Parts: sequence; structure tokens; C-alpha cells
Amino acid sequence: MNKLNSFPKSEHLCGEIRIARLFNQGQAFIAYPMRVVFLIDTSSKLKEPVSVMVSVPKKRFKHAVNRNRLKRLMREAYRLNKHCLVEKIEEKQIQIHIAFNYISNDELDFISIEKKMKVALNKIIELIAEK
RNA sequence: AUAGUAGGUCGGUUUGUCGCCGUUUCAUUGCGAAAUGGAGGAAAGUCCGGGCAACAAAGAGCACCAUAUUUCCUAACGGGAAGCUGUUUGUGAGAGCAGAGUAGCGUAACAGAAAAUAACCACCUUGCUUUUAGCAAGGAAAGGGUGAAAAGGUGAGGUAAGAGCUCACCGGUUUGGUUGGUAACAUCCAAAGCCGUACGUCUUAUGGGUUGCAAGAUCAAGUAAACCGACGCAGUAGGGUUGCUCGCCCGAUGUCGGAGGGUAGAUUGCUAGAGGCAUAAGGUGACUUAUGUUCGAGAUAAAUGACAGACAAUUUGCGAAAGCAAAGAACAGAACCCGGCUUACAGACCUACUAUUUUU
RNA sequence: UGUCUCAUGGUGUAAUGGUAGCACUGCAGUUUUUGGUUCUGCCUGACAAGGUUCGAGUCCUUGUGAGACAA
Repeated sequence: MNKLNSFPKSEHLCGEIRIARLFNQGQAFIAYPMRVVFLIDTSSKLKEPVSVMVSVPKKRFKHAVNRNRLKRLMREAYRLNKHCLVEKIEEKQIQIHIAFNYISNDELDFISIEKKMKVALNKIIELIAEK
């Protein structure tokens, strides 16, 4: 099996403390329709290089069906395109937390979300390379 | 055939690739591999009822909240079934709503004489003044354009004028009885002149401890201003017991000793149950009983998905039709579990029935 | 997930079932050489659908939207 395209539970970002730290200290930028927050974490003892969370606000999408669908699409887009980011991070021997917030009011299809996800990942790689 | 009413059932199928969560087996320091399972009729709203869990229990009176036709069903219910009465609606099959009691009290805007122990106008009697009217006292609910609602209705008798004042017929109410029904109630008979309506207050009966799985339990780390015991200020201040009253209970700061709570994390609670399906019997029915058979989500910043293709109900456009082209499934996603209710829903099917038109 | 609250002109906020008021804002006029202030007038209304009632902003039911708490 090609391990590059998997997205198991251990790569999800969970825990109230770690998420609070990400949103308090992390850097943010907007790659419409997503707002991306990330933080280079040096204190964590986990072995996964990248931890990711995805969220869709209840205010913009009232029905749970639509929220779940958008979260699934974003997870799927990340899963299929994460290999380039993971390679860079492993080269640098660091760990990173990322959060993707959906901020558009419209429900997009998979193709456009995947396109925007590639843009967002490339921008993260650039910002990390500067440091 | 078209349009509908009531009840019930279903609510996309399939191939490949890449993924997610649980379980089992194999392998194991670890990474992993294979097999297998993985959203609903409403999972929704959180409107009722119950299970389960923790805490509290000393009660009495008043208050508060909910319910309120009858019989039945149910673990229970404010739910359901079958009826009864009234009312609204539909041509109809049907559908919606209301339904304990009324002795007392309150309210009924505007309009109208008056919203109820009714006398403003008009009517009648008597007296006085006056000259065809005015004033005063009384009688009288028969007439008066209003209003949502006007003092049971029609006719006759009666009277100074009138009036259920009396009578006949009709409508209602109450009481007593007959027949039918388990009952609500209905039918019939008799008697009583007994005769406005709506809402609220009030009264009666029944039920109601509080909080909710983020309840609660366990684990390793680590320690209080919280807890327990003894002594004292002192059974005082104060607090609890449902809102109040009575009653009952607890009870402080200090000293000494003991014990280990919350928060974050992990595990558990956690999925076989008032379960489903079939047959038979009972019942008008909700439902019940018996027998057989069948099952397997359990996540926790929260899985059940993405892409590509095939089929297809159906929809739209063109067309007389055949057909061609395009689109390609509604409402909606478990979070402790059940029973209901309510709300959303493209379309398909079954049973019974209704209206209209045509044919026999 | 659970427990609750609210909805009245553009904004804020009242009213016992009986003509929906008040303040600010906006518009027009008045005053002024002009603008502001003042004064006068006007416009702008019940979250939606049912029910109870002679009559609902108000009472009842269902839905919609917004907010609070456990956090």
C-alpha cells in the first residue's frame, strides 16, 4: 500500500490544550475559501511530523449534512496532496500543527477545493522555508 | 380515465481505484496483513412519558405547575384505538378544533335607550297646570335603524296599556321514569313557565423530589482556601428542607490528628432491546398471547468518504407520435437507550373508498 | 449533547384582549445672508402559519431566526 496517501487518526490534531495553543500563538493567512493557521511546535513528543484539523462554522452552514460533507472534502483534498509538505517537514526535522477553517458562504465542489488546497500547502512550504 | 380521501410499505442499483472507524484472526519490540461490519424514517425539533445514574428524603397546611367527554390499549404518557356531544370546513370519501363543575364574583371596547335586579323615546292610568300640549307620580319588556350577542319563537286569549300573565304548537333546560348500550349518550313518556352568550376568577379530581451519560465509576501524576474526627467560642450568628408558615435538621473562623477532591488526559458507562420479522389464535381496533426465526455502528475537534464508469425512476426542451438531446434522486447525518408527538420530504407501490365524465 | 431566554418603524424601548405610542434618525416646510439650533408636519410597524375569541402585538400550538449557560 502507498502509505503517502493515508490519513489515520494519529495525524488528526486533537486535545483542547494543543488546539488553544495553535490558535493563540500560530501564524494565519487566507487562501480563499479557507483560513489556514499553523504553528511550528518544538515541545511535542509525538512522532508524526504533521497534525491537521479541519473545521466548518455552524453559523454559515446550518445543516450537519453540509458541514460534514465540506469537512470530508477538505480532508480528502489534504490526504491526496500532503506528500509534498510531509517531505519538506521531514527534511527539516520539525513538527507542525495546521488548522483549516472554511470561511466561504458557498458550498464548493471537490475540484475547486483541491485546487485551493494545493495553493495553501505551497504557501505553508514557502513560509517555513523562510525561517 | 382523470382528480382526490384514508391507512400502510419503500425511499436508488452496481463495477473499479484510493481512504476512515470498530471487531476477529495472523504476525509482533514496533510498523503491519487478511477477513468482516459500519446512519434514518424521520437519526431532526427537544414537546411529553419511561428506563438508567447520582444526590436528597420528617412531615403537615396553603401556594405553584400539568392534565380534565366515555370505554379500552400500554411499562408509562399530556400518546394511541373505538365511540359520544357540539362546532368549522369540503360536492363527496373525509378532515380540523373544543368537551370536569357552575353556587358566587368580575369583564364585554365602539355603536346602541339598554350588555342585563334595563324605562331614553314612543304606549297606558291618575293628579295638576293648561289647551291639545307640558310637568309630576305610577304601570308596562309588546315597538325602536345599533351590535358578535337584545331577554325563547309563532298564533290566540287577556288587559287601561301590556307581559309565559294564560293556552295551543314548536325549540331548549332541569327532574323522574321506559327501552338500547360496559359507559359517555341516544330514543320515547311524564312533570315543572324553569328559559341569553362568551371568557376569566373560583371549585373539584388526578399526578408532580431535584438534576441529567458533559449523569456516574475507575486509573497514574500532584497538592489545596474543600472534607472527616476530637476539644472550645456555642447548639449562638447563619444555613438547609420546593415558594411561604409551622415543624424538623445541619451548624461556623481556632488548635490537634486523619483522609484524598476538582481540572486536563485515559479507561469505563456503550450498546440484545418494554428488539425486528413470519405464522397462528383472540379482539371492531389500538394491541395481546403462543411458536419459530433473525440480529451485531459506537465515534469523541467526533468515522461511515472521494474520484472515474455503467444502469435507472423521474424531470426539462423539441416533436402529432415514435423518438432525439440535456439533467440524473427528496428531506436529511447517530452521540446513553426506548415508546410517542411534531415538523421536513422528489418519487414509487399496495388496500379500501369518493366525485366527475364515458362505455357496458 | 443538554438546559433556557427573546423577537414591535432604520435604531432603542412602552402599552390590562378593544384606534399600536415615545425618543433618536430620515424627508419637507419655517426661522437665518447661509449652515446649525428652534418650531410645524410627514414617512417608516407586530418573525411566519394555524387556532381560541365578536375582536389577538397580547392567550394557545407548530415552525423560523437570534442569543445565553454547562464551557
